[in-house]
Amino acid sequence: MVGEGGYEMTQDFTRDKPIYSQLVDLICGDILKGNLQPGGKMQSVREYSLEVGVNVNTVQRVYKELESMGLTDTKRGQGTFITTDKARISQLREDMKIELINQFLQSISAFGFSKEEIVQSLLRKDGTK
Amino acid sequence: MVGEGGYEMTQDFTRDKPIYSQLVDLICGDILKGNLQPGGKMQSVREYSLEVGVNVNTVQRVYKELESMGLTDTKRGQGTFITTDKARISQLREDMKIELINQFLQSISAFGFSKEEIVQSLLRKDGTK
DNA sequence: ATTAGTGTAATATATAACTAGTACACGAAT
DNA sequence: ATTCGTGTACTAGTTATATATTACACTAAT
Repeated sequence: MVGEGGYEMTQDFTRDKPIYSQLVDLICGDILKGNLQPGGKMQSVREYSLEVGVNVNTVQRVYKELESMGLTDTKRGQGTFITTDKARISQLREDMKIELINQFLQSISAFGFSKEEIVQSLLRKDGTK
Repeated sequence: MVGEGGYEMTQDFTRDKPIYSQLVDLICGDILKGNLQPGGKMQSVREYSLEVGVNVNTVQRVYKELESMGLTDTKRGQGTFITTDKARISQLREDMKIELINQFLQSISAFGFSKEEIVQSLLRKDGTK
């Protein structure tokens, strides 16, 4: 039985992508937006698992992935900390930007849209909702 | 043992999304780009499974999905045909466009980019490679 | 030394996606 | 009626994701 007396989903997850992957993105975003400061201490795996409503093992996988990306330093017995390497964070920002744009361009051409048409629609949308 | 004497992957698939879903997108793109004409006959599930190198069951799921989207008409014993409803195709195009743009805008804000910065980079990229 | 708070590891279970193989059902041509 | 090319259905098995639970290991504070 899954979910029998289990967690509540405090976070919204997409069903078409692994949760651990979505959490990695979420945290990357928080680092890039400055919500998580360099050198700052992250929540413990247990705390965070409660907050987002997933299993500890899943959070563990997220933290492991973040460390392998060079975004965090994990110190056993102390906790997990955001890297103080600001160059790494700048690089992450550029990498994300390039990846976002490339994937978008690929989708555009895959569905037969022109870049001009899309940019036009893109600019009409206001982000003020 | 999987793949032991099995298929060859003739198509490139992403690992972070179900294959059937990628195939649906691929075919939607071909419809929108006119590679698949309204009323035209699609490959049989067996033909197509060989061409893209996946199992017949997976193709069956793709075709079922396309039919539930109103993009194809399946006639048992005869085959699967692209819908002749051009309004449906126009609608698909608009839906895809809106979905693409919304998801992109969401990603942009999730990682802390401004729309202006992204559009600028977007326009610098030439699609001529 | 003990304790509390960390990260880490291991085993078992559940579910979805995909593959593999086989069999059945329908329609058209012969 | 038979055959061929269709779509469809079913059972079984593998892999990846996620959960559940328990146990272990390191660090700091007491």
